[in-house]
Amino acid sequence: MAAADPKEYDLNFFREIGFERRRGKRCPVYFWSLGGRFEEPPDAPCIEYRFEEVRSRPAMTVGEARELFLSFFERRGHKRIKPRPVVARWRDDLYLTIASIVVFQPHVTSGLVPPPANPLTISQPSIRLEDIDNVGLTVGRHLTSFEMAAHHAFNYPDKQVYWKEETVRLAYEFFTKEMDIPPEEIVFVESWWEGGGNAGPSFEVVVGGLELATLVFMKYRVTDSGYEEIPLKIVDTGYGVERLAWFTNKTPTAFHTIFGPLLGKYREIIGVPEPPSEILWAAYKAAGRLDPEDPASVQEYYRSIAQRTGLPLEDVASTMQREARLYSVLDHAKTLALMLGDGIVPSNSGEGYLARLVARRALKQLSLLGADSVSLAELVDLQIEYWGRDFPQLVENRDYILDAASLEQERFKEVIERGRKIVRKLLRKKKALSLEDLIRLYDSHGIPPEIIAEEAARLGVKVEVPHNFYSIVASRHQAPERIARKREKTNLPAEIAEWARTLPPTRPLYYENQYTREFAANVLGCRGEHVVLDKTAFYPTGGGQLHDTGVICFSSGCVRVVRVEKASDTIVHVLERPVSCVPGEEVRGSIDWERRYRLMRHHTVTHVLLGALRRVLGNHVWQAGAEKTPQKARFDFTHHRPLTKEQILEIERLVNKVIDEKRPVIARFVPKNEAEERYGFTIYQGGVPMKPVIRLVEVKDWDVEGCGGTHLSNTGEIGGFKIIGVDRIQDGVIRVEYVAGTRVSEEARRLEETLERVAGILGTEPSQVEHGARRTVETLKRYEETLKTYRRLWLESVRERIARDRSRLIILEAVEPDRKEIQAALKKLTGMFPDKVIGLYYRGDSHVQLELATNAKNIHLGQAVRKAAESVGARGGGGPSVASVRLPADKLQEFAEELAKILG
RNA sequence: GGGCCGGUAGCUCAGCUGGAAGAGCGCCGCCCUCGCACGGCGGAGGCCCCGGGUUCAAAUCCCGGCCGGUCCA
Repeated sequence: MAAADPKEYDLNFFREIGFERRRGKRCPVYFWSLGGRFEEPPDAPCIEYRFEEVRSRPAMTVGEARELFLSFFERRGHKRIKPRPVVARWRDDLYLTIASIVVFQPHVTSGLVPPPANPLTISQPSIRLEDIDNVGLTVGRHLTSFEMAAHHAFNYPDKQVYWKEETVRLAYEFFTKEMDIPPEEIVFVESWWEGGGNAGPSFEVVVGGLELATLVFMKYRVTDSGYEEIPLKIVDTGYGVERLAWFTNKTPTAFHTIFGPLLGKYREIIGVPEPPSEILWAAYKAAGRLDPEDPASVQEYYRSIAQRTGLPLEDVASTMQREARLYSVLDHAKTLALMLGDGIVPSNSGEGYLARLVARRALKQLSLLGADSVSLAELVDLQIEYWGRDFPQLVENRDYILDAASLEQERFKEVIERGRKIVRKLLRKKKALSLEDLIRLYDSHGIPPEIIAEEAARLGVKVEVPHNFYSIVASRHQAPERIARKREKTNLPAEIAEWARTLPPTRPLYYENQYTREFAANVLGCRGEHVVLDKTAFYPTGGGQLHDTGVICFSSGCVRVVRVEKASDTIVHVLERPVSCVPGEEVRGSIDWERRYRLMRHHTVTHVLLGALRRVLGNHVWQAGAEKTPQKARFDFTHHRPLTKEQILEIERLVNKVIDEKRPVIARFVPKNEAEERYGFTIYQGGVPMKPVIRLVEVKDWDVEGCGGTHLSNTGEIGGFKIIGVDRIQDGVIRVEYVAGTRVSEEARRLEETLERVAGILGTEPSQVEHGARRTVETLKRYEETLKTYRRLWLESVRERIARDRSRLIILEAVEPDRKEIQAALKKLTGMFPDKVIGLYYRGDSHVQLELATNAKNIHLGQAVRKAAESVGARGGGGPSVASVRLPADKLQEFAEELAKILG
């Protein structure tokens, strides 16, 4: 924490309500309370929870707490804003929405885009996975998903809304009037907040040991040289909705409050009976002091519960362990529902991995509770039912959520089965498993050490799992610096890009009329083969659409445009060769229309395709990558299962239907807030532009996306659509490749030609290929049979020659120059003539490759061959009964004599 | 995007310190049986993922690629 100026925290409002500042002795921090009545800041882990004895309004559900908060701030002049998804798709540095302020970062907080309202209030479902292993143990202090209710005010230099005094006053009024908490119980702890490159003073609002809110005053940017004040000062508050509800319910755990009747249902399904309430209340008391990362503290926690209840320590520990596991299952099932409901597809990378992590942690807990057979989908379904009204996306996407959850369970089951097998195998070879084994099994195979210990115990082997196992694993992965999601980069040499940026932005004629093919413009500057004009119809590479080509005619002549790139808002034409030009000179440009029109078709049809995918597969389909070329287009999207043939046909049919319906396609510029309000976040398929006004492309009543590409004005112009390939490119991501318009017939022609070539190879007509192929394969089979017969005959003749030959060493030429075949033949021959040493050779370019074998037990063939080979200047060797040697062509005879001599 | 593990018969896998491709299940035939299961005998089935390299010799070692799994960004 930075040493902040005490003045930062000294508010008139505190004096007005009679609050005084004090400093804790055990916990040396400053805090404000009525008349300075507390000695210590009543914050975990400094004191025990005692909020059950603090007065409050009657018990509320989570939903009621949310409504209480939002409507209070609405009455106080705040506009209520709809929450965003829990996947932070608008951020390139975060996967999940971890706080309400994330909703406004970075576009609003940087000052680029105005907030949707000011001041505003919001209850934002948020997900934090850092403490996932502590969930449950602390009876509710840690949750992976929670709602952060907030009131935000954005203070611009020319528009002040409110700052510290008003923020604290609002908080105080909310707690005293709406929550009905006695003023003497409320404590404001002075603190300092830093995150995402910003910082500022803050207050934590704590009542009865429970932190209910944090009030942050963002006013600094963190730089290398220290803190620098920023012009836009933001009130960033966070109230824990679940904690507000818990506070009023006076239940021993937050889970009893948050999940209400669900808790009982889960107990029944999983088989964990409700423990006597004195254990839970003892846990509640002790949990405030618990440091879940410290095993000594956890032991102390159990001891404390045992002491208070007078129950045996082992019983308490095992009861509370089971409780903790049950609570995590409740928590994880809800989080998983939210993640899937907002369209995350489980996978092995990105946010998909985080969903898998949550699912697997839940499944692990189920397994450790002896409830492997409980269906995760069923548990998730109960959450959907319970939270459906608060989060309608859960109900809307129920089919997908349940399917994805059960698929995750199946996959986990496979992993565990594989894991148990590996454990059994390891224990057959050695008596114990080392930490290294545990790490390897987890890191490479995904088998949690707790499950390994269980399987080992079944085989009578005790395995110790260190309490900090997961941090040991984490420390093995040296963390590389965070890699941001891909960003558009320019393909221009650095000095050209820099030069271009000094020129004024180019007026994009392709936005004024996407059908412009020819235009006149003035030269702003040239550098070698790079030309910048004041306006252009040439589309630069971007948004997954390739640039145009064409010609620019200068007074000195016409030059081909081979590439077009963007540097900020300036468009750079890359010419075939350097030109000299005069700034101000008028030029004429014309673009290669055939290429452009194909690009437009492929681009527009891509939007139609996305609409079809979301309708056929579900709302979890999101763009994961796209490329449009004149030849074809490809589109990568998130989806959890391979596509069936029926789905592919249905998608193709739908796209062609939309083409036939001749739907208008409209591109227009819309303020960002309005666009989001009207169309939601699905408009951000290719990332979020950092602009206050964005360009929307709408296929009427079918699809709306933010997009900078050039489009047809009507879907009818697409002409036709054909999928030419479907691939799974990674876990959770499917790639489709397709063509549109005139390319469809070209593609058909290509297939026809392939068919003709295949027919040619088979020596038949295209209409007869099937028959031809079948006949050829059958012939091949017959030939294989025949070949076998001849091999048998050859072997027979060799056998006869060997039988007639009285010498011990017999070397013959093989017909097939194939090591495998020769060895197979040798195996048969040595079986027939166990005493003989038999060699078969074939001729290479300038050598012979000789393979030898014997069944004679009294010689080591390999050693004999090596000696003989050395004496003729070649190398060879082998095992006791098998050997090989490569000889110069003229040395075969000499080698044979040498070997015969050695063998005796 | 990175680390780690893996790819061998239809399936599950062994073989991996280089030296003649294996097991179990499944499949086919025969025996046993009224019939089935079980059991017995026999058999078919392999580009050891692909491409290079090292070597007398590569499933095995090295390099590159493809595919899958997993942990972590």
